[in-house]
Amino acid sequence: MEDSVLSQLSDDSLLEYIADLSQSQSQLDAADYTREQYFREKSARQQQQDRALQEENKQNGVPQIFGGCAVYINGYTKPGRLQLHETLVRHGGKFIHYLSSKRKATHIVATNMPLKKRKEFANYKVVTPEWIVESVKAGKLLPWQSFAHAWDDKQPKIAVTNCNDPNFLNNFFQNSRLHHLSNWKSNLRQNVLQLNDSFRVPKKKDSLTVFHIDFDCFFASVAALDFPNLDIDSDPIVVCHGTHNSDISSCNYAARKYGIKNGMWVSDAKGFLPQGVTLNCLPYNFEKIEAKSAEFYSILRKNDFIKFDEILPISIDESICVKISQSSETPNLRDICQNLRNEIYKSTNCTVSIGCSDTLIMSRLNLKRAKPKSSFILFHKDVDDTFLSNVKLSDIPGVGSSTISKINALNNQEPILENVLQLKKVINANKSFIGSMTATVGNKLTKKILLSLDGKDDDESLKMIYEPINFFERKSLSIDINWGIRFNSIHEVDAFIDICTKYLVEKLNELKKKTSQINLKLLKRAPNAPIEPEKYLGCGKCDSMNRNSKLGIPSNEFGFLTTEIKHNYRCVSCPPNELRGISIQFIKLVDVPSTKDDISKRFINFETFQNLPNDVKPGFVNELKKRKIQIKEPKVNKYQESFLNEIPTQLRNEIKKDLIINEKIKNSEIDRIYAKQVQRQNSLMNSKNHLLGNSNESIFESIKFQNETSFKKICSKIIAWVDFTVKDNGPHPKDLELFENYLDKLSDSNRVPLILRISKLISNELNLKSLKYSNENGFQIWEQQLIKTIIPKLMKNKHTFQTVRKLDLEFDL
DNA sequence: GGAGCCTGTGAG
DNA sequence: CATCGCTCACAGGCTCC
Ligand SMILES: Nc1ccn([C@H]2C[C@H](O)[C@@H](COP(=O)(O)OP(=O)(O)OP(=O)(O)O)O2)c(=O)n1
Ligand SMILES: [Mg+2]
Ligand SMILES: [Mg+2]
Repeated sequence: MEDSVLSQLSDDSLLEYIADLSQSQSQLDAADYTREQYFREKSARQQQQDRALQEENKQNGVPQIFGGCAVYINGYTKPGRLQLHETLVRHGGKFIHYLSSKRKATHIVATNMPLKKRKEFANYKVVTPEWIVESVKAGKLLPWQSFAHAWDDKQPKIAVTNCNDPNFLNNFFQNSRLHHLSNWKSNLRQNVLQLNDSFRVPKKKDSLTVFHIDFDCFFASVAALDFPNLDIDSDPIVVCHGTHNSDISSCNYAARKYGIKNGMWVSDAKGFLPQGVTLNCLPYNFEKIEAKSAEFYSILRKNDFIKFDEILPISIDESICVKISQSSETPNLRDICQNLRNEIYKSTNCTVSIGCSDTLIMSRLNLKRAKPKSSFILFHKDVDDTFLSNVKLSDIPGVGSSTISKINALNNQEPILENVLQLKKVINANKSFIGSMTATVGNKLTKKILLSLDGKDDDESLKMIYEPINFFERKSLSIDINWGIRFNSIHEVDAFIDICTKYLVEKLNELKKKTSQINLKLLKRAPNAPIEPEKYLGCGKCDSMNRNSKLGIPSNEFGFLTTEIKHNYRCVSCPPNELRGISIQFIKLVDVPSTKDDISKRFINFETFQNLPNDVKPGFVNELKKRKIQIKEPKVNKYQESFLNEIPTQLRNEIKKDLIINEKIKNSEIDRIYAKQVQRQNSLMNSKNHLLGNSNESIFESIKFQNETSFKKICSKIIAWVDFTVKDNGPHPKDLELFENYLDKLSDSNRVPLILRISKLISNELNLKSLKYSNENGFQIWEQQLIKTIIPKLMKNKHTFQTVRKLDLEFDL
């Protein structure tokens, strides 16, 4: 192929071509080989090559995790077909070259699939390529469900409310207003960081005019556009999904007249209506909401009336716009507000209100005062008692229901404070009130409330204006699902954790960040709460439980993170059927150097490249260089690494920290099980015969004395032993003692890779059996044995182990 | 007296 | 039919040193 042709290939095709050429080079005389022959013989040759490659890898100890899997790869995939093919075969899988009869394939791998194909494959396990990639990384076969395709079909719009459905999360988020609100907000904030050069950040000495601009009953207004028979000014309108225990996202001012508020349940709202008045419940129109918001922000950026120095996004329907005052001019603020409001209405058919002032707090309070369909301007020095008497406690930002009830409690509930003027009077009349407020609602908030009585800002609020880049920078990343969570087994929970982690890791990569700390927060049904709460699929009354883990090294690896989170789940005692909510937080985000990250994803194996005919190499080198694809030596013994990586960090820390610290770690659940197990073992000690013979003829003893017993044989015995005892009461203590002796010997003789191999064996075996036996005593004992005894031996020799790994010493199989 | 963890609170 | 109860950040109390 001409070099000029090369440049027209996609990255995947190029790599595929190189790999194919490389393979053919190793087997055939390239000179006689035409392209036609290449394709004709490809299939048969590959079948044969597959078998050879697999056997070779098996001999080299590559774990055959895809044993029994017959995989067909459909269409173009990322990573490419050839790469997946090779990975699969190396790890024990069968690659189906042509799909003559679908029954032959156990799994179908695809990145994209047209609707027709999707229907055709409806009854097959259709997964994303990550299933292969991540399984290899994890060193074990991951459940295909975690990688099932979540096709975002609009067409047969079947509601997915079952949390085990691979589409559940997608579907939930598509319909969750709060998710959209959060998501839109984070996008707006990111835009600020990217387009910050359009800002002129004020200095502290500048005097400012602040415009707080916000749509009136935004979702309701947008929804009403689709219902021209309704009058947004006079008909009570709410936006919600359901008819009873459904949240009201937004209600118009005609509905607010009766006491209805955003966030209320529909059933409560209906209770407020007088006889004969009906509530108009409208569906969400998220697309239109987004479109209206885009027009809104675009007018703020460019209009004929004012050029803002900062446009600070507060939410999808709200922005704080800052203008640095020029001593030379005195703009007509009333006209500016009016013109902006008109312009936005012309463009969106929805009204905004504007609060304008020289401080943030006053512009916010003015906004509230202006609503709906109006603007209000008052500078902080002009605040008087009349104004304060129209401000409610809840209008002060940072003051919510909890704070209000605390303040009212301080005032012995009499009178219940209706407005801020009343609060001011109480404070003036009672010298100790500020002190007790500080004690109950906190120092900062008390100061903030006092400042707001004078229309002045606290420093924290001003950071948005003076340090916008810092203010808008993301400090954490998390996902919360507290609706629709109904699981029956830990495996279902695991699969869902996979889906959540995948969601987060995707975002993490977009942000080019890693996380160094993760937190798992669960909602568990409160003991007195009914199994099913009032709200359909809601979480009801719950107790929340947390588990935090600091990672030794910051990570963005799916396999590592999801393992850590699953481990965390096992550390808090919440049976799957009691689980009502899950949130996963990545806290302490750190930057990942972007160039290194990009390149590491794009490489071609050194061996593959070496195999190419010498005369074509230079052409490829140029092409690869141009595309920044590296030629890289594959990692040796990759599975050792991935196994180590997946030992939960908490465990690693535990091992590292030593015995004293061990006592402080509050993994009471594990310790409880462990204690129980020790007790049980003691009682077993003198009873039943154990499986591996008495100490004189144990398999472990025999290898110690006679080197002829092969490690392979021992492995198979161990598997049989685990297999036999996992479904029952667990291994006999005597056997365990022998086994531990053996491990210690291996450890002492620096044969750490063998311990690793055994750990892996057992871990794999437990994985296999987990579906059936995870609730059995034997299973749990084995799990504990692995965690508390075997892996620590491995870690004890971490140094040796790493050295061994570096030198790439062979296992003595 | 500060670093870091945990929990409560509020916002849209 | 129900229904789509998210996600971020700060403050303050606590423990540990
Ligand atoms: N508990 C809440 C609060 C808000 N929102 C959504 C719907 C709102 O329309 C939008 C904007 O929030 P606002 O606080 O600005 O409320 P509105 O725009 O509805 O009313 P207004 O701004 O006129 O008070 O966010 C929501 O879904 N649930
Ligand atoms: Mg609004
Ligand atoms: Mg708003």
